[in-house]
Amino acid sequence: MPRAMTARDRKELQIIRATEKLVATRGFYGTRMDDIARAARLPRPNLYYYFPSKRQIYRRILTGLRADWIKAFEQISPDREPREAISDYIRVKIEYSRKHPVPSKIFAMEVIRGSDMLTEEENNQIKTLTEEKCAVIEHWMNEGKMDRLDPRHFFFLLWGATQYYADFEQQIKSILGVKRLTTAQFETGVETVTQVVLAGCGLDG
Amino acid sequence: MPRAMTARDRKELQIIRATEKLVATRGFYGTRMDDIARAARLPRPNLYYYFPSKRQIYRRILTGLRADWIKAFEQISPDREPREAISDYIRVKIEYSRKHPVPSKIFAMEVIRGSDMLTEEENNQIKTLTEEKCAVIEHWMNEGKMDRLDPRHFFFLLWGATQYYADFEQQIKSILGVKRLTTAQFETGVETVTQVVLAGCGLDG
DNA sequence: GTCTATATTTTGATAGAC
DNA sequence: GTCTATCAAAATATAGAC
Repeated sequence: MPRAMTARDRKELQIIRATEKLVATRGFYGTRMDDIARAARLPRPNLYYYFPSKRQIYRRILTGLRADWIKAFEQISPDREPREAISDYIRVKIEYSRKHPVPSKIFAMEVIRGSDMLTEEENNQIKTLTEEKCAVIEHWMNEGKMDRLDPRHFFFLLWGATQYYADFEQQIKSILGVKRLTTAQFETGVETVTQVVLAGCGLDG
Repeated sequence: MPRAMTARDRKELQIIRATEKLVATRGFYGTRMDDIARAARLPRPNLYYYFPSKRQIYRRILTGLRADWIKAFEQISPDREPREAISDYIRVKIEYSRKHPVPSKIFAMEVIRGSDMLTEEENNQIKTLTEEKCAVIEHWMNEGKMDRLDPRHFFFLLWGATQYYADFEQQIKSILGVKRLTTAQFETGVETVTQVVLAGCGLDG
């Protein structure tokens, strides 16, 4: 039950937002406390009143992300039809890429670098949850509802294809020749990924 | 025509290799010249004899990568059958992820951050080449050889799915519960992606 | 070509007045 | 809660002897 936002909460959020944008483009080590202070319109020492260190600001960003990643996974539920569940999962994931490209990029860089800022426990939770969802995919395959394939690698494909729209946004914009991605372009992304994936595991028609 | 490797070339390569590994895990700003010197087993000031700055070392790494990315694209050739061409492209891309995870990660982080270390020209070349290959896909679709879909977004899906094996290697290892990915695991990746993509655009059977 | 010593700048963090 | 002044450590890069 979240209580009302105190003044402190607002200031912390202000710092978090400023840090996110900087870290997404310059990386953790490339972001200076001075840059954060300027972006958050606060004097540098003030940051230390709200956070004990730069690392702690960064940690707060990372923990926020996992919640959304886990939330999207709810779509893969055993009581649903695979066609609808997987379509919705693709849509939710690309939708998240559209709405929250910045945290997505930070999380991606963190994984690429080797997740040394995430605890063993946090990494394990992702593993456990994935195993649970792999069992759902296997359940659907056993019922003959979809083609047989390796569920873990199937998820790697889904994650790679959907997160691409946030993480490699720059590449997409460059190739589509635009400064900003429109809703229509995200929609084409959703449609293309959905079409290929559904037909790809025998869920079309 | 590359001439024989001089002593200087060898030293420069030694520095490049050391820098690659460090940058892949700590990022450009997180890598210190001192770290590079130690990893390359050279005194720090010696680095400056071979390279004018840290940035220049990094630039050299980036330019090397593009060559391989472009090379893989040769698979998508209009005189081939789409089934073979796309299968081979997937295989070559994942194979590259297996053999060169380090440069792949560096390139990925660079794109995520917004490619500010790559020149306008370098980014444009990728765009032009992609347009050329999109025309090949369209050619196959017009001949009724494969299902209709947006070729650009189709490539985004392929890139996301194949590069995942290099860039998000850590995530894959964590979920598969292994310290190192085996050849067999990469093979399962190739098979899963190939199966889904081929069936996904009407190229199976 | 190599490396010791060091200049210069920047950075994360703190002390302590208001 | 806020912010001026500042410390101590670390970093890039260079000078110049060998």
